[in-house]
Amino acid sequence: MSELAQRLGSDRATREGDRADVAVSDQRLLRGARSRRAIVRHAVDVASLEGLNGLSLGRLAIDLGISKSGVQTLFGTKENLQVAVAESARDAFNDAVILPALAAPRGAARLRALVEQWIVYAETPLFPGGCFWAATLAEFDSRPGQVRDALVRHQRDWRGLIAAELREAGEIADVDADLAAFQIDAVLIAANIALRLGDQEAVDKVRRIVDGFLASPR
Amino acid sequence: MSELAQRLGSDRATREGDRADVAVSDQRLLRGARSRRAIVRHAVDVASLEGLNGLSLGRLAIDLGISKSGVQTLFGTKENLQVAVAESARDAFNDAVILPALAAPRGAARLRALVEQWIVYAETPLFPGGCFWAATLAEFDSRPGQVRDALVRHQRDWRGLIAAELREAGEIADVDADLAAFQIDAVLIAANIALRLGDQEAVDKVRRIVDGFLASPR
DNA sequence: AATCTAAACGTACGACCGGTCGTATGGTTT
DNA sequence: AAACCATACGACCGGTCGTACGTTTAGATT
Repeated sequence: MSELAQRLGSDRATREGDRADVAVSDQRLLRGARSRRAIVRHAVDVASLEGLNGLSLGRLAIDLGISKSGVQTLFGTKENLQVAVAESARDAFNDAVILPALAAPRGAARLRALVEQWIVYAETPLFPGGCFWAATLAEFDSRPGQVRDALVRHQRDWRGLIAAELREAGEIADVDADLAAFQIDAVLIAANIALRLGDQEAVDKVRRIVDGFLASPR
Repeated sequence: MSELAQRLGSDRATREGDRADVAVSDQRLLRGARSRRAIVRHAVDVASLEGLNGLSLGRLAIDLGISKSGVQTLFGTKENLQVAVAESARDAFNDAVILPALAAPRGAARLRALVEQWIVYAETPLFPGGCFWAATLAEFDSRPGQVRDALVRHQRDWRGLIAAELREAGEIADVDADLAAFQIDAVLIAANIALRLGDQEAVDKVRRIVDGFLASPR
């Protein structure tokens, strides 16, 4: 697996490949994949606002001008749809936040780039409801299942990436890097909520806190 | 207003007093207040697990062995119920976390006591779904209304309390105290989610991070 | 040409949603 | 005694939910 694939967490290609490898030339499967993608992309937006439980097959179908049973055909159950939504959000997050930051040299510079990209991601925002994970992880932390597993997997990868750059940034013990990554992630989630509530200072707070870690690692 | 009342945020007595002061001897109102309290107490537990939107009048009625329209009579709309639930959760939080910590001397000791009480609150937990605010604030951050206002009010009071004790603890600028309070609150929320996910180290992380603030305030 | 398969749709079902209405009960006020 | 009020109930409203089933269409396979 490439370094880039490792950084992006569970490999996207092999994940979608279960279907695509079998028949990349089957027009029916291609059409299905296209429809699935369209549905899931819209569902990510809705879920960032209403939560993954706030999704409903009927509303998605109406929004996209298709039939409710068509949506059901493509995903089977609501849980499958939720898992697909979580994976799509991960892909979008990776493309918008992580990939651009990989251009920066490893260590402090890349961590700063990650945070700056994250700020753009949360402030612009990529999803209308702000950070997808802030909205969904709290919703599913008491709800075991595939959906929660997918969300947790992404958070683990994200924190791991932060910790890796912290270690690269300076002489810092592994355990301290994990602690700092936990802390930075926590601040980002809190900043997202603050932004949703109209607190414009949240961005400044994030920068100052992250700078604190890079100036004097503890 | 007493110092204690100030610390507990919006005063409980004057809030409920709208009704109680008028006729504390009216058996009908007393009975209604009793019923309201029973419903809301149970609803807080449900909401900590399923969110404030996960509440339903029908399910609450079934759980408590009363009629659905009885619940409706007492609260009118679902939103009113949600607001009442948020206020009840605040009272329970104040009783379980803040009040006991007020026994400790102001400053570092009291902040440590607050955090220790918070750990008990999240670990035991007081609500079956863990920290009530972690579960609900993320749910309502994009949903303007009375419910969100009530949740935000509590968070503001809580952060203010942390900041006040930080200022008392040592020579720290006001702006830095606010920043540190933001950070500590963020870590507590993240720790609650980590606890829900089975990460037992979360408690240790909280202690080490808070100790960091008290050892060398930045 | 015949068979198979995936996508998409229409219909239908049982469950539950929040909310409204009329009514009965019992305490309060006049 | 009469009028009033808050609580509480049962029945019901229009809607939405997730899901199941059967059918049609179109591309792939044999």
